[in-house]
Amino acid sequence: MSEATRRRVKEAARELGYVPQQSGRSLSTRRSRRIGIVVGELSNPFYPALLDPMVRELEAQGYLPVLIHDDGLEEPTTEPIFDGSFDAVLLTTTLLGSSLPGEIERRGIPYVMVNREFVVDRRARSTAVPDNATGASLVADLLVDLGHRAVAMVTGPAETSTGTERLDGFRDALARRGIALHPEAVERVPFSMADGAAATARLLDRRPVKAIFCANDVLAIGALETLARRGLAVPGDVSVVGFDDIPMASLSAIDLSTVAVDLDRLGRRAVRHLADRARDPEVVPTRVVEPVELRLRGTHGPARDY
Amino acid sequence: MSEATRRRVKEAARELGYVPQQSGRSLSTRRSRRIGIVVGELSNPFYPALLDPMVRELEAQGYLPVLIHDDGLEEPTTEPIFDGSFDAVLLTTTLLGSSLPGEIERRGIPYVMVNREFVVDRRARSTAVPDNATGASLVADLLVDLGHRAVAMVTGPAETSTGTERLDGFRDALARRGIALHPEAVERVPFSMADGAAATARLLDRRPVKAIFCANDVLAIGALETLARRGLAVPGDVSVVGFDDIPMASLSAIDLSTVAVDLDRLGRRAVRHLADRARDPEVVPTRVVEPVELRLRGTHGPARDY
DNA sequence: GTGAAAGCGCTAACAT
DNA sequence: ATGTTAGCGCTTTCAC
Repeated sequence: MSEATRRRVKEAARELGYVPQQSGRSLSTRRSRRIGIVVGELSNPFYPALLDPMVRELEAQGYLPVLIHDDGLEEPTTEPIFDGSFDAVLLTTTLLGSSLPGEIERRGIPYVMVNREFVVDRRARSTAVPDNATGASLVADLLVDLGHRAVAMVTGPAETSTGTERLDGFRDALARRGIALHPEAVERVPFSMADGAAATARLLDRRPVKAIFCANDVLAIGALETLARRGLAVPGDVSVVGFDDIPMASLSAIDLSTVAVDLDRLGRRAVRHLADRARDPEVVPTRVVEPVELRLRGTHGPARDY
Repeated sequence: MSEATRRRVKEAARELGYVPQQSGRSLSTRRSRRIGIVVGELSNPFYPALLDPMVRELEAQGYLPVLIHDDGLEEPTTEPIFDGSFDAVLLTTTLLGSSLPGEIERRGIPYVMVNREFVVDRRARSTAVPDNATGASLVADLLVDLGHRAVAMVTGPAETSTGTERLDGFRDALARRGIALHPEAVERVPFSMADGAAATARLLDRRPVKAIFCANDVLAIGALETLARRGLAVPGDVSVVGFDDIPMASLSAIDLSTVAVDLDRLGRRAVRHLADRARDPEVVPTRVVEPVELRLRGTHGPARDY
C-alpha cells in the first residue's frame, strides 16, 4: 500500500473519528492489552504506593491496568481473570494458602506476585518481593545495639509472606543475639493503621515495652498514633521501627525510622517481568528479590532505664 | 450429537471451568461492564482517597474499574475511552479548558466528572463536586474571627475548578469582611505536596504571614512541612487550614484543621449517577453538590502580635 | 498490491 | 422448549 494512501486513510479516519473497537480486536487477536491487578484497600496507603509505579510502568508498556479489589474479607471477583479480559495478572494480596495462583497457572495465564509470595513447593514462580528476612534482622541488630531488651513486634497475618517472614527474621536475628522474643510481645493483626494502633495498645497494657518493630509502616503509624494518644514520647519512651518506607513515613511530622524498600523499583520490575511473560510464554518464571536498607529517621533511640 | 458425547463435553467443560469470554460477549452485547477512570497521580494521597469509594461502589454495581493515568503533564491516553472499552467514564482531573468532556459527549458516552467541573455554557453536565465556595468562605470567616489579617493562600492551577473556586470563594468572603487578599499573598501551584511546600516558602519569604489557607490538604501538608523545617510553630506562629479532609489529615501527627468533604459519599454518589446513566441514556445529567463543613483540629489558632 | 472471506466467541432472533 | 443462525468488528488468510 502506498505511503500517500496510508496517510489519506489515516486522515479520513481521524476526521470521521473512527477508532478501532477493542472488543473486536480482542476477539480476533486474543490479546486485550489489559492487565488485571488484584490489589488491597486503596485507603491503606501501602497499596497506592505500590500501585503507582506499576500503573506508570504498565502505561509505558502499553497496557491498561484493571483493578480487582480485594478487601481481605471476602474473595475478590475472579471471573475477569479467567474470561480472557487480561493478557496477564498482577497479584499483590496473595495469601500463603490461596488457590488463586494455582488456578491462574493451570489456565496458562501469565502472572506475577508482588510483595507477596506463595510458597508451597520448590517450583519457581514469578514474584517480586523485598528481602524480608534481611530487613527484619537489620532492625533486630539495630535495636539490640541500642541496648533494647524489652522488645515487641506487631506483625501481619500468618497467611501473608510479609507478616510471617518479617516476624521469623526478627525473632531469629534476636535469638542470634541471645534475646528471646516473648510470645506475649508479639501481636498478629491485619495490615491496617487501626489494627496497628489497637495491637500497640494491647502490647503496652500487657508488659513493659521499650521498642516496637512493626511489620510495615502502616502498622507503625498506627503504633505512633497510640503512643501519641497515651502521651508516650517517641523515641524517648518507646522506639518504633517500620518496614517499606512508604512516602508518608518521610513526612517530618511522622519521621519514621524504617526498613526502606524501593517500592518504585519493585513495582516496575514486577511489571517488566510480567510484560516479558505476557509477550513470550516461554520466559522462565523469576523470583525477583529487592534489596532493603535501614532508613534511620527520628523514631528510634537508645534504651533507657535498665 | 450422541448423548454420551454431550455428557462428556459438558463434564469436561465443567471440570475445566468454562468461563464465557468477555470479548465475545462485549462484541455481541455492546456492553463491557467496565468503567474508565481518568485519575491523577496515585502518589498524591488525594486520588487514592477519592478512588477508594469509587472502586468499592463500582464493584457493588458490577463494574470493573480501568485506570487511565493522567499525570497532569502530557495528555492521557484517551483511545480506550473511544474504542468501546467502557460503558461509561469517570473524570477526576478535568481542566476548565479541556476538550475531552465535549468529545466524550459528542460520541454519546456517559460520563461524570468528580471533584472537577467543566464550565463553558449553561448546559447541565454530570458532575459531583464539593461546595467549594462555601468551604472557602467558612475558612475566611474562621480566620477573620480569630483576628487574622496577615492572610495568604496557596491554591491550585487556574484551569482547575477546585483551585479557582476555592480562591475566589476565599477572596470574596474576605472582602465581605473588609479584608483584601493581596496578590502577593496568593500562590498558584499544582496540587502536590512538594509544590505546597515550595509555595509556602515563597510566601513566607515575601511578606509576614500569620495564616495560610491551602486549597487542599495535600498542599496544606506541604505547607506544614516547610513550617516545621523552618522551626515555625503551628498554630503558634502560623495557622494552616486545608480542604478535603483526606484520611492523612486526621493523623495525630498532622492534626490538620480543614474543610471536610465527605469523599466517600462524593465518590459513591458519582458512581451511582454514572451507573444510572450507563443503564439508561435518557437519565438527565445532574450536578451533585456535596455539602462541606469545618473540621477544626490543631493547626489553627488566634492571631498574635498585632 | 488489492479485495474478499473466514473466523474469533458470544448473544439474540428466529425457526422448528 | 429446543436448536439453528446471523451478526457484533476486527485481523488474517487466501485468491486474484
